[in-house]
Amino acid sequence: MSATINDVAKHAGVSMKTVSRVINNEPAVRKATYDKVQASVKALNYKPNNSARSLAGTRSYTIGFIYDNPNAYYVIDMQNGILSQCKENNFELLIHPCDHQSSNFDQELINLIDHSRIAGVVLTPPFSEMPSVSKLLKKLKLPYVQIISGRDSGVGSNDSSILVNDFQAAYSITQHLIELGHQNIGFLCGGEEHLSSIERLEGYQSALKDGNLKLRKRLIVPGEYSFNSGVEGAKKLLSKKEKPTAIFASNDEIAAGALFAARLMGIAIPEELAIVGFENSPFSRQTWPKLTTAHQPNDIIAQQAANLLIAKIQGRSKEYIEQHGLLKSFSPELIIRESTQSAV
Amino acid sequence: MSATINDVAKHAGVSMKTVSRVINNEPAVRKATYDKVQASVKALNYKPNNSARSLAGTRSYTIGFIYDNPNAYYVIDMQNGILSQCKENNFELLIHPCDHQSSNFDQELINLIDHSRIAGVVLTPPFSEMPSVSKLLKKLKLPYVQIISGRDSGVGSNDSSILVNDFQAAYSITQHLIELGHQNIGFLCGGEEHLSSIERLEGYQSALKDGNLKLRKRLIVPGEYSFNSGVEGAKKLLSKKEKPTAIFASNDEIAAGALFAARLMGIAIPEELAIVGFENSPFSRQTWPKLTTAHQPNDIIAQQAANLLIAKIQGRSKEYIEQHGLLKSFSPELIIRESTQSAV
DNA sequence: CCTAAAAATGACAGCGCTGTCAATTCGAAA
DNA sequence: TTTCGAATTGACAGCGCTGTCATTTTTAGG
Repeated sequence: MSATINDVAKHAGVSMKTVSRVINNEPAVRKATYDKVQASVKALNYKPNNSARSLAGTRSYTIGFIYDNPNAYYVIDMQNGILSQCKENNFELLIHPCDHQSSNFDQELINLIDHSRIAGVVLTPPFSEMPSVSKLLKKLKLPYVQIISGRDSGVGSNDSSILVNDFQAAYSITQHLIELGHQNIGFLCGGEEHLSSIERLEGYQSALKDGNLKLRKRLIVPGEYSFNSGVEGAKKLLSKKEKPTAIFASNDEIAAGALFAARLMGIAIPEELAIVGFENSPFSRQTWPKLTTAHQPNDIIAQQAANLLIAKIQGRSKEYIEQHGLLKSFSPELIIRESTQSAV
Repeated sequence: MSATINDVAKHAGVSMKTVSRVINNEPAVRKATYDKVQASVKALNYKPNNSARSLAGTRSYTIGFIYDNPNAYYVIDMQNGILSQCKENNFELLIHPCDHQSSNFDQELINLIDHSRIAGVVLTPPFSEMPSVSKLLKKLKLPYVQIISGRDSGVGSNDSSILVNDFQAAYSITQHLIELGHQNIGFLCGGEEHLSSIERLEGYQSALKDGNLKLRKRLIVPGEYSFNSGVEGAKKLLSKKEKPTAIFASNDEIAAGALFAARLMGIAIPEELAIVGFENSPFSRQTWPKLTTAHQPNDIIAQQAANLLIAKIQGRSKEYIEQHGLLKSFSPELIIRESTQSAV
């Protein structure tokens, strides 16, 4: 059986409470004492018992991750990122997949918090884009961090948000296409209900404008984040008299669909048509040719979210933000592959 | 704040201990008392505090899910399945992704069990296929359930295993191809280190034999569970003088790769070549045409695994198995889509 | 109706930790 | 050196539950 706080106390020759202070990083512990205790902790391979901490203390040491996302790769990346920081900080993770359209979602959330004694939650889209959710959490006074699409100084830029700069990344992608000489760039939209989709479209438009290219409405095709939407959208674009020479798909699945449609129509990629995706999901590597895309560092984003949340729980979010400058957003990074440049 | 066991006891007019007996399904509680307590539990929306239970009792109410699988969809399905049964039984789930090739995996597992006071674990491949892991768990006397590829009476058919009958499903798929009139069926293997891949190959071979078709070694191409492997393997098969008229890919990713290779070579699917996959992962629906495949009911499998594990933890696995006849295996079900039959 | 054994219920300690508050030690000014 | 407030440390209760064991109630048999 593993060591308890009493074992450590005995080993270090101090009281239980002092050990408690050390492992919780409370002030008012002399450096010498601190070191002595840390040594004993290490010597005994001590790890605090989460159950006991939650039971005794006012706050628990478990954070919740609430999600409803069909993209399994995204979810796994987020989980792993959060988990790594939980381990670092002796927190535990409670995963909570749920249905964002459920009518009694509020009650579900309340029950979760109440029964699981969760110390805080990480929210991803669509929950992070639902004002009702953050309102509820504020009312319940539960610390939370939301991952949300936005620009540095945009809406949602506060101490609860981790911003992902879809705008900027979409701008870069579009710029990449422009630099390759494309003047006629089609855009396949994701669902309008996703902030990310809107931001990506705006990035595209902004880059065109800055590149002095005409913004053609007919090159923008509404759709959703799916393979089939990509197939249909690309067909629409490619059957026009004035075909685009490049297609910017709002995510990799759409791009994979577009790629497929192009193949079917006998259009050579990338020679006759360049295609880019977004996300750098496994889909982008399982097409042929592989897709140029924007890499969203989900694991890093998740780690940041977890760290910020834990800091908030421990009441040191201000210091944390000052130290880490969290308010700047993440910009997915351009990854150039064969779908825009022929391998030479 | 939510109700405690004392609140329920007061409400029901019994002692705390009696409530404890009821929520733990212990014997020696009169029916009338039981009902009374249950009514109070419901009335107060009571849910036992997991921390307190773990702390007070000899066993915790948390089960671990240990995995190392690149297929995010598989992992998510498993998680959700396990989670649903955990909720049902007031257990919690601790997810533990880790590296099966890590040299100190044993120590990691020991630490996990020791520090997290886990009550039992669910293992998936590759851990379920590693004898060292089950040996360690047995030594530690930790209840576990492993999900593993196997046939009804095969190796591993015991009260710790949930069998997935890859053999049977592969047999059915092959039979489907034979019924369509194919006589020359190529097979693209997954990695040899996966039991599932071996079983699928044997199912294919067995079906050919029973269908009185010749078993041609050259139609079997070694490979691994990846898109690129599918592309390469299919190219190899399709460049032979005597091309197969159908390809059985060991999983959907390989099949997607094969599909792509066929397209590139100008081979019409399904008219000139039928392709089948395995798993019914999202990949099988994001190709064009969509893939015929075998649906592995991972969520159900996971639920069964969780139920069996919980039964084992509670010392009622024998009764549970008798009642549910768990020793029979799961057979993935054939799903026929456009890659083997042209939509009429 | 009584008795003894079985069945049902309850009292209470204690799991490992944190919060509260009291006790001790320290350091700087007098 | 002495003194006093500040810094540091410790004693102890109690979080919500389960395990143990004692007590009460029920049941069956005479």
